[in-house]
Amino acid sequence: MEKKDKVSMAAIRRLPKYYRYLKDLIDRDVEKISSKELGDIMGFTASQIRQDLNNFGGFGQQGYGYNVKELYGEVGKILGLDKSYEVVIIGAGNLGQALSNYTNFEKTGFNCKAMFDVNPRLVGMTIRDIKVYDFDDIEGYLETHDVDIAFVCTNKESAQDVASRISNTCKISAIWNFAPTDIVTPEGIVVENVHLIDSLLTVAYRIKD
Amino acid sequence: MEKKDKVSMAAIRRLPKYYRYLKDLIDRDVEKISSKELGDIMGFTASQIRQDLNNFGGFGQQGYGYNVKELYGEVGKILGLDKSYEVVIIGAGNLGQALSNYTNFEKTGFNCKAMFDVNPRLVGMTIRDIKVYDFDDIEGYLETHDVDIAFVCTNKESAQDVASRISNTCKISAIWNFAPTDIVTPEGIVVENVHLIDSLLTVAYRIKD
DNA sequence: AATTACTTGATAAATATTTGACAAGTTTTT
DNA sequence: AAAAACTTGTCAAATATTTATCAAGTAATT
Repeated sequence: MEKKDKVSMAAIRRLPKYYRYLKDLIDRDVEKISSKELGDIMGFTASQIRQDLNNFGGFGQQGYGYNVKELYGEVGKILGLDKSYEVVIIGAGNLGQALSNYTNFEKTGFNCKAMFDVNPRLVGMTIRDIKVYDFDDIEGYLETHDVDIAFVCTNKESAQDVASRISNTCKISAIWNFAPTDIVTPEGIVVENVHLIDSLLTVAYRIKD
Repeated sequence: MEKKDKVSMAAIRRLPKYYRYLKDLIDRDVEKISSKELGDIMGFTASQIRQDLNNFGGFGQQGYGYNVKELYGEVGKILGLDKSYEVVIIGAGNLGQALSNYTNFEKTGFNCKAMFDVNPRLVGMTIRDIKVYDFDDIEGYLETHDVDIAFVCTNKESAQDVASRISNTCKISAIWNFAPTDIVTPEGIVVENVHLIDSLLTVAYRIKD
């Protein structure tokens, strides 16, 4: 799957949306769909749908369209969902707990096995079957467990330190960061900074008629 | 501020990032900054910085650069942060509670005054000074309180129903939706669908070296 | 079996976005 | 006071992204 170089980031960011809508179609027992129909549902042009999908292969058939189940599987594979991912959550506050409970993630193959926090009142607790460990034990944990992704749910001040510490073990592939700062990681470790406030601020902007 | 029509969505979505970085500069007592310096910090080209800001006005000065405090204020005004917003949260589960506690939102002028849920075990509780009301009382509440934005933190199944009900009162300006489905609202009501899973799936994609 | 209606994948055209270049103005240095 | 060093805002060029078009293939209809 080394087409990545050519595929635009814009197209890649649309893939999860395809995945969601295709799942809905499966749940509604829709067997096949044309780019026109899918575009109408998703708010894209038929042309864009075809262009996007053809970045990764010719999944459709002339005169027929796309087989929903098959396309769903293909998009899943493209996204890397043909394997599952081991996850730890750093920061067991409200957001960390919320993410740990999000069944959607687990259904998609992201399994949270442990949480970490510096707060002694949280350490030792078990939240929905997930243990909260002392953050100081993080290196040991990462050495003995295969963890793919760390969800960072700390405050702004700790986030980069946390990221640096877990990056140093190099047992981790990616950091999904919710702290309101842009984390940087060494080359080779994927980082996705989620800024909820940014999203909210665009709402404020758009409210002004 | 009727330039909106011309300004690209891409540029608008960058505004909150400017706002964050400018705040950091203020906190570090940086008085002025050039587009070159700001670009280096933010990972943009100097040209883009100037182009972005000039969508809204000429805030800089030749030979000097931009005054950080002034620019921060201007970007804030552009985003609509010269006023504050009243918020209610629909769905008092983990995510709803997490959002209600997010001090960052409050500092930026988004004040949560009430939460709503259908779960009788949650209704009547007070979480961090915020009362949880029965969702059936939502219309009455909206009639008697000026609410600008509803954070929807329900499950996928209820989200559109919730959105429709609160859209009907028409007392609300926007919906910020965290349920894993794309909510649609009547013309005039802003909706921002946040799909955390989409963000996570792009991480999975990028992990595959 | 032939015709008509669909629909893809590919290519070209049209848009949109980003980057580069530079005149003009400001600040600092000599 | 003049020269040198910066830096903006604007416009043009270069890229990137999206949309339209169409030949070619498939399915349904007559």
